[in-house]
Amino acid sequence: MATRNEPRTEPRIPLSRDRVLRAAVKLADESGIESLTMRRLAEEVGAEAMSLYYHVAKKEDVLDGIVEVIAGEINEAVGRIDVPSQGAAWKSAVRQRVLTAREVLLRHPWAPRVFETRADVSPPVVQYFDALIGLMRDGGFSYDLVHRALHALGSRALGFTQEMFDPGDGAGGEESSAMLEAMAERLPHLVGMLREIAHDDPDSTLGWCDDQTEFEFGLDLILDGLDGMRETA
Amino acid sequence: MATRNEPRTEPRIPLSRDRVLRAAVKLADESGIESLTMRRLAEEVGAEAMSLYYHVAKKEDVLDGIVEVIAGEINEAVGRIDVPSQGAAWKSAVRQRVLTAREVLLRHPWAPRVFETRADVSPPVVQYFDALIGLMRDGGFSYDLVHRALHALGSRALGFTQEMFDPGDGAGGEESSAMLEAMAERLPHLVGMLREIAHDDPDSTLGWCDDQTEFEFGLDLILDGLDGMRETA
DNA sequence: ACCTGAACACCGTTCAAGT
DNA sequence: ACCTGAACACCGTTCAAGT
Repeated sequence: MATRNEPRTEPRIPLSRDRVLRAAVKLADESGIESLTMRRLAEEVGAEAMSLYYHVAKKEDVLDGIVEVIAGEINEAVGRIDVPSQGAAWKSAVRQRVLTAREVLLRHPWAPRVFETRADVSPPVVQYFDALIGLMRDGGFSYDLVHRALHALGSRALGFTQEMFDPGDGAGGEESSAMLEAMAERLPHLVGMLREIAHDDPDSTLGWCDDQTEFEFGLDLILDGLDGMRETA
Repeated sequence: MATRNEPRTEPRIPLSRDRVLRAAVKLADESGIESLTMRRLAEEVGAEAMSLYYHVAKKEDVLDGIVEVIAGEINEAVGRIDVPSQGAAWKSAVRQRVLTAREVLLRHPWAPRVFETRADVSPPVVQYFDALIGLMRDGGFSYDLVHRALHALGSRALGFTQEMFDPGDGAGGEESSAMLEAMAERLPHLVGMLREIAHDDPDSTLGWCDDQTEFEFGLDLILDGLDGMRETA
């Protein structure tokens, strides 16, 4: 039925909250979260900025919405996991879920930042945590310990950490080793550490952090600690 | 020398980067970080918005700057600590520093968010971490383990965590226990946990989280885990 | 050297009006 | 019911001009 030679934008599908949110995710994925403005979003969806307001209340609503979309994606991925969780198995069950959530978030690098700025937890996130609590209960955790565990995990439960150091930028290449020596007096311990790490992994030129390895280390540290506290009746 | 009855704003002190940054911190403390705009900041300091650009490059520069101011405040507080850190004492030494950093941050609730959005680590923050690394070395940590430890601690090393749940809002009072029952089917584990926690601490009406207690729990969990990994030669 | 007025490009959002 | 044009208040920032 489609006529063949019109301007061929796609003004076919009518706008909807869902379509707006999906476009917002796409825009953030492709151009970064800072380029997600109501005007650019409208453009992306083939409408005027003001049309968006018929489907979302305000920009904050869009941000709430894209968090829900991503959390939904996580729940879908995590829902495919079917492993035992009774007793000692709780740990690997939780670990696998967290790492799966992480995989999803790695596809949306802007998402953690947006997650953190939401005032209220959205339903799919709540859903995710409910399941996580269930696994810990299977492992013999008291509700009180589960509660503490969730705080201890923090955002790690959802598969991300906020790194304080991200030496990706200033630490690239030859100049940095010279810089290192210059800092050695004021920052002996830090320089000592960097020197050794650079030595251990020479071809990474101070791209010193394998995020995945570090993430798993921190996660296991916490999970192991918690494991020692549960009631192994 | 001051004449007595002029409009008495304070156009005395000339502008400076330092004065701009201090005003920015004051503004954020009093009105929240979202009200820190170049125009409001200029007003605060008794000048026009455009005058600021003589002392700072751009708004990002202001944000970098206020992070440095806060980190400086932390370093000052932490610098007054003088406790042993050799061997097993490393843990309490680190713990005390982290909790001291946290005290400072609690006076600037907007600061964690700004810390997290900085691309590069500022000198005072680097300084803070250098000292922390030193303490862990005193405890017998290899550089490699120190490195992992810093990742495991993440922002906790600076005294804050990003909470995923902040039930301060929606969870206030009578309505919430009704809401709880309504959710019981879809979210059995979460509701179970909340029920018990509300029961344990009835007068907090679901203000279920003593942030300080939870922070210390998570911190100790990590520190204890790390303690078991150091070389106790 | 330090500060400013006018102006620009770009936001989010309202509102009355179109179909 | 759904979309839009014009307009408003407010951003960050540039630039030429003032002292």
